[in-house]
Amino acid sequence: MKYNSPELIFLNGKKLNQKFYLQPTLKIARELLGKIIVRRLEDKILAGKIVETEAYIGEDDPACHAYGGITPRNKVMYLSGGHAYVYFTYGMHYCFNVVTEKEGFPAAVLIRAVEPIMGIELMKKFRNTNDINNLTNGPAKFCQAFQIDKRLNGASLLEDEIFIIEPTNTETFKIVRTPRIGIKQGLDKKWRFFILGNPFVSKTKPTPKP
DNA sequence: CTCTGGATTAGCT
DNA sequence: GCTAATCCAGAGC
Repeated sequence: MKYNSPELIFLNGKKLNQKFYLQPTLKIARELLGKIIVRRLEDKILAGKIVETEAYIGEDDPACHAYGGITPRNKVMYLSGGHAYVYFTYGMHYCFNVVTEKEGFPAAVLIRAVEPIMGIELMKKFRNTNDINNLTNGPAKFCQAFQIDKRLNGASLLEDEIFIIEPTNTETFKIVRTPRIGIKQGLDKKWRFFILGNPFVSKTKPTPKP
């Protein structure tokens, strides 16, 4: 797809604005479900519907990277809502977050899974698989499929490299709320949201009981 | 400076 | 169920 293709102009016109990203983080985590995240590459467009998110809120949230205060790594979380926070973990994976709330308050929404919509063949190439059900059903898989790495850390979602748009058709779905995945602290907070029944939600083991 | 372990995944048992 | 893969932030010295 070319930069000025009708599809891209259409997509850009529906971009979420900063007002959306300045709302309370839990509201954004819930409302991002069903929205379309768009990644612009050299001459291609990748797009997917967000189906699973998690909220990480403030210096008092023990699972949040900003727990205990600002550092070189987490400083992007302190920017105003509408930036991208991308971090590297486990020696081989990236995870993508949407920074939320006003400048100075560290909070973000982790995109845990999306449903592929556009550029699926390219995603298969980046993920080195032909299994559509295994392309973007996890935070690091999504980053690999969408060519997201630390170069996008701090990028503005109001610009064109990566951004989120309103879906064209309004579908209804049921939202489920559970504790977050893969953390050892903060399990008391039910800050993970996903679309019930969507096949692209990440596969997770049952939540262990305390 | 060194050391530890993580908002994960794939592949094997 | 288990663990290797493998980078870097953060903590401790």
